Amino acid sequence: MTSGETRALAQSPARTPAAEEIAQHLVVLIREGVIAAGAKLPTEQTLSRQFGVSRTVVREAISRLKSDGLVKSRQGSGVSVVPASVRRSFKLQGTALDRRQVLALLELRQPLEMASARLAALRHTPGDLQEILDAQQRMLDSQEWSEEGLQADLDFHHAIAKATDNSFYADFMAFLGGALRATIVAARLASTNPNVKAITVEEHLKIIQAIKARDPDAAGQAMLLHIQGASLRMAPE
Amino acid sequence: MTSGETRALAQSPARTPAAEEIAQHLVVLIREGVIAAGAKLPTEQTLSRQFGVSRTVVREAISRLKSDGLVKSRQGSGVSVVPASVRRSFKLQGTALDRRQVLALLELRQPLEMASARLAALRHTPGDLQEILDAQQRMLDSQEWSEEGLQADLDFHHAIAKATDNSFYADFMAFLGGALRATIVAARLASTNPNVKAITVEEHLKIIQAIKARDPDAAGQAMLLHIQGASLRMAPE
DNA sequence: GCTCGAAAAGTTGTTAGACAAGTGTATAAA
DNA sequence: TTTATACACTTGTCTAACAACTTTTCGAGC
Repeated sequence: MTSGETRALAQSPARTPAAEEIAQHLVVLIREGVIAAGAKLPTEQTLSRQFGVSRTVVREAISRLKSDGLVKSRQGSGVSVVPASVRRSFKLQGTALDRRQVLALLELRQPLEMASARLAALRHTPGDLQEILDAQQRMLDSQEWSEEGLQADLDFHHAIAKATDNSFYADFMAFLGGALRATIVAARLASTNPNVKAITVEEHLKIIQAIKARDPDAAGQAMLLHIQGASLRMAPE
Repeated sequence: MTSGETRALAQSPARTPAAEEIAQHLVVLIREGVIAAGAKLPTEQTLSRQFGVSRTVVREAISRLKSDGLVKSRQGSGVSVVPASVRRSFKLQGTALDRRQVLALLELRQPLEMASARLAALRHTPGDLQEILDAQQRMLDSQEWSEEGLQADLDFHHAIAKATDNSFYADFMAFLGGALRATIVAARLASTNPNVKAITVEEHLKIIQAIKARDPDAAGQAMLLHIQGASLRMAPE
């Protein structure tokens, strides 16, 4: 035939449904701290009056927040903001990761992180190295179990991915996003060793040294041990 | 006696709301491929009858999937599954990739495809193997660089990823497959080598044999050669 | 027969009201 | 004071309807 005459992607101005708009509005209120962690949201009826929409729409908006793990509802009680410290990772499949899934994700990360470390060892610039060292330092300065420590851990891996000079590695890390965070949190929670931070820092140090020495084999090996260590700490059995 | 207290950590067995249950069910259907990417979900009315709940509940469940970027709804049209390739990755969807970017993508694929082949060799079931063989056969039957051939090629790698028994590999392959497709389509027009299909088929065959023999090292090596070969063919310079 | 356009059917978006189920609080009885 | 009960409140779910939009169908006109 004479080509499918594909429809223009111009499209309508994407009039956003009310539920989505309200969900985003609520997300802002929560992130800005207007509604504190642990505090209760206004009742659905109040919100519906406040936003000038039906309760159904409000419920759909709240349903999204629940899906993202931002709030938790209890029948008869209300909807409360879940503290950031226990906030389930969002994105990537929408369902919470159980232990087996975390292990599966680590299995995916292993070859990726190894290749990432190898390429970083070969291609890193002084600036890249500095970024890696910064993350390591922030991890050293952080409290055990703290949010800052977790973030520093994530930044460490992200900095290495950026040092590959291949933006897709960094992008893919971002794609994993919250799921990656979940694996680290899970690994720490499941660990019987009280010194997780110290062990992690030490493993990171070996990776840094190998990268600094521009030794791809050593960097890959050090990263392998790091990832495997996380898996083992995760599945003590 | 014994103090009323009974703050009862026992609690109710966390009776999950219907919306959440249905949302998870739908997520499974989508991830398992029962509802293919791009395909439309049954109508809300159908789903409500199918699950035995009201349309309200179904809408709340779908609302969650939308929030996770798993599906997209258009008023009057329906709800469709958004392809994994464009899921939350605005980077890769719109812009056509130049040759250097394609090579960067292949560099990311290499370690993951190798690991994928290794795991597939270790864990594949007869059904998995059949799926891989099917893709290979479809590639054999296809015209040089036809749409069917391209699809069969992508399916081949996807089938191997599925055989890893780790859904993250399958998801990732779908993610990259979509990103590479457009560029391959464009690149094949400029291709001067008339035997690309034959070469590809042969490389695939070696991978199949290694997987069939449950030899992870050979499978990884064969995949490595395949990816490297693709890189060379892609950049004849 | 073919094209074009309008009606019709189908689907999601939104509203309203109602009842069920669970929670928290105030009140009354012991 | 303590305990038990009733009541108000909140989320969970259902039903019915209409609005907004899309796709299909079908007939008029050429």
